[in-house]
Amino acid sequence: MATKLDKVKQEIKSRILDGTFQPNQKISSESELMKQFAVSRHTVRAAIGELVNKGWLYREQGAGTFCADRSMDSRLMSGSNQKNIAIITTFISEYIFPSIIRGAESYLSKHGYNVSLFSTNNDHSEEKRILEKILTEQFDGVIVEPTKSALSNPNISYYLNLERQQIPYIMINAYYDELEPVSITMNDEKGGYVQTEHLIQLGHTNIVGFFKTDDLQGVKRMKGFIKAHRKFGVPINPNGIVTYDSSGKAAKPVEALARLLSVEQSARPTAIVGYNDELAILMLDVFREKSISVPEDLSLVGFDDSYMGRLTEVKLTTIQHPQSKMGETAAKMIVDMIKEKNSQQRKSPEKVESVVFEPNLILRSSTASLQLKKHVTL
Amino acid sequence: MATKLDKVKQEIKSRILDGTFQPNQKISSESELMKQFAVSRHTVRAAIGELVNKGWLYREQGAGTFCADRSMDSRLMSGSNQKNIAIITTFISEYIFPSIIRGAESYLSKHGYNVSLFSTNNDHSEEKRILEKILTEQFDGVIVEPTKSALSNPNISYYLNLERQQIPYIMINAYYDELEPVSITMNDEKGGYVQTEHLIQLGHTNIVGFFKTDDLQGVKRMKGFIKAHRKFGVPINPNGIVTYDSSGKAAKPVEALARLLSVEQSARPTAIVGYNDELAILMLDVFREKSISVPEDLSLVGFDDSYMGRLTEVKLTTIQHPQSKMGETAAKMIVDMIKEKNSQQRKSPEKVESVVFEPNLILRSSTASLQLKKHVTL
DNA sequence: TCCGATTTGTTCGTATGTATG
DNA sequence: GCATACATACGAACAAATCGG
Repeated sequence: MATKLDKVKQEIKSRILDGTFQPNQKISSESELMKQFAVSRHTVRAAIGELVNKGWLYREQGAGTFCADRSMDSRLMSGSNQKNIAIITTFISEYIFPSIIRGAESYLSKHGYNVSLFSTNNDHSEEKRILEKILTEQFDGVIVEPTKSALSNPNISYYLNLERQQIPYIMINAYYDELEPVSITMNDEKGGYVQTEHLIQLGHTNIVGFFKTDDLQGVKRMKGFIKAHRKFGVPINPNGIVTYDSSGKAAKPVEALARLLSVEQSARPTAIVGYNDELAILMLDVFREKSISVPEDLSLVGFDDSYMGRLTEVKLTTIQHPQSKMGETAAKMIVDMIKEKNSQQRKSPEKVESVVFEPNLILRSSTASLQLKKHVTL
Repeated sequence: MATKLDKVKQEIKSRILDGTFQPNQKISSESELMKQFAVSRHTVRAAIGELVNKGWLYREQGAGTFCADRSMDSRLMSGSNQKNIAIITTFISEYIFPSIIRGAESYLSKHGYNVSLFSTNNDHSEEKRILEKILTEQFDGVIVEPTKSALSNPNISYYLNLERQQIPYIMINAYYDELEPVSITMNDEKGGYVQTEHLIQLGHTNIVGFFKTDDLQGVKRMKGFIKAHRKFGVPINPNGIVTYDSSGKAAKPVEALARLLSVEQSARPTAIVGYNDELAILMLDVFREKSISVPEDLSLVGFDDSYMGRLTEVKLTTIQHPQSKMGETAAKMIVDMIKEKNSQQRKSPEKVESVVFEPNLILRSSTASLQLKKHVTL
């Protein structure tokens, strides 16, 4: 015999199927259904509960019970309820990446997601391999740090395919300009500006900037470097900007630096803007070799506030990078985007929007005013 | 907030996952569960109901509620040719862990595996949560660094359940002794011996060892510390061994050190064996504050060869840790174990066996002979 | 085969908390 | 602030199936 519960369930389902309850429309309240079917609230709730579980209805406390829109989510349902997020970064175990990843991992695992890690080693073909893998398997969202973001990217079509398959993704640190994706970045131009401004305000006029220009960060920081010079009316040296890319990461800037330092004392730069702390530390090694004191002989500003810059003998003045905060923000946003996608138009109050972190200068001991410097060397 | 219903549900699920409720075995009756959890029958029934819906249990009227056998269906139905490996470590973004993880990630992704990361933050309840997740979802293998490996572990049953479900796992850095698992470790006892031997050979006799004793590494390194003293006939100071655990990681050893240094010059230790580089660096800070020079006034040996010990002003003498090599080895082994399982008896030529890395002393500038010390202070 | 204890199945009632409009 | 609606939880009663004796 059919139980009351079954009857109530069946009847509600009928009303959904025959259109009495339209998608996203509020259905009768529990107390009304109690009257209509002459059953207890418990029975009504149990019936509704099962239909909610099966995806026919959804409830909102204080508002009511609503008919779900089952028009398209059938394929979404069919898949496993495993929640997987992929994180793609250029590197995973170096520099500031562990912190970024930790921030994301911590938030995601707290919210029931699995985190899968991939690193491109800053190589487009690796990026391609990983994107293919992600498209093949089932991921609910992707957090990606673009590989060589300043260069034209051969894998754009894979990202477009993510969109086509309705897999949300967000980019961190930089983004591929063509895609205009949701992103979480530093204000790198401002950062480069702040680095340079700090040195100019300390009296430096012969400043050399080193920038890695195969990613967007470097290009933007360079732009800020130039802007600060313009703003303060300080002319930029010929040879005042050194650019390099990932392949020449170690060698080229060091060589360029050696060249710059080999000229007569008066023509030497008195300050250096580094693309990031990693580069700045590389330079500290060169200075140590050449017995150049920082900051007495030369000021140096890094970028990213890496732990590395705090452990060296000369603590680096640098620009703060949110690191784990960035990871956490990215995690929060991708979860929001997944939720939003799954609730689809039911109510989409706030669209997830890109976040830009503003740079803060962290003053440590690698910079000093030019006056002080002259004082010391007298 | 966790509702009672959630708690009951979670606990029943735990009992399934840790093997308390075996497949097709009758679980406790509703009335029993009511007593155990001190909740109403309603709540128990609701909890069981949901687990039935999700396929964890099935009910038979008059007979009881039974644990479902999920061994076959989930794996076969989705056909998943996805290859997933879980890596569980205490931390993921700190110290030597990024390097270990990179080694594993690099190998696994090259061999077509997805890598999911989990960190326990050295907390048993987190470890439990993660193991339940891994048992619930489909992983082909697990690389795990045990949490508080020297303490009796409340989650042993989950590891046994991994074995029951034929999911290979290996332990790195340490292992739970009861399980006798395949593991990849340092020879920590030897390591502690080598640390101490080095100092004794430099002429030190008043050596203090600091060891974190809630994990196996610490206990074994301490054993090596003692053994070296015996071997060379050097008596161990009273107060010559300081133990601490993760909760008192920052405070306790620093306080103990301060006490040790507050006595008269002649009674002070001349050398310190540190549990790891992290601790050693903490101590360097103390020495800096107290204007104690390393190694002139005091020698210090670390362990693990962390990058941190290379960036400080005094480069640490330390014991090499394979780091990324360990990760790679772990990855290789788990892949082998999965292959072996899948080929099952077809030919099982070599069983995968535990690996122990032998310690090497890395000589840097934080240790010096006692003679030299006297020389300098004269 | 029947009995009685046990166990799950169905249903109703009630109370209190919390979110919404 | 108030009514409405859903969320959580406890208690009670009776029905139906199972199982050992």
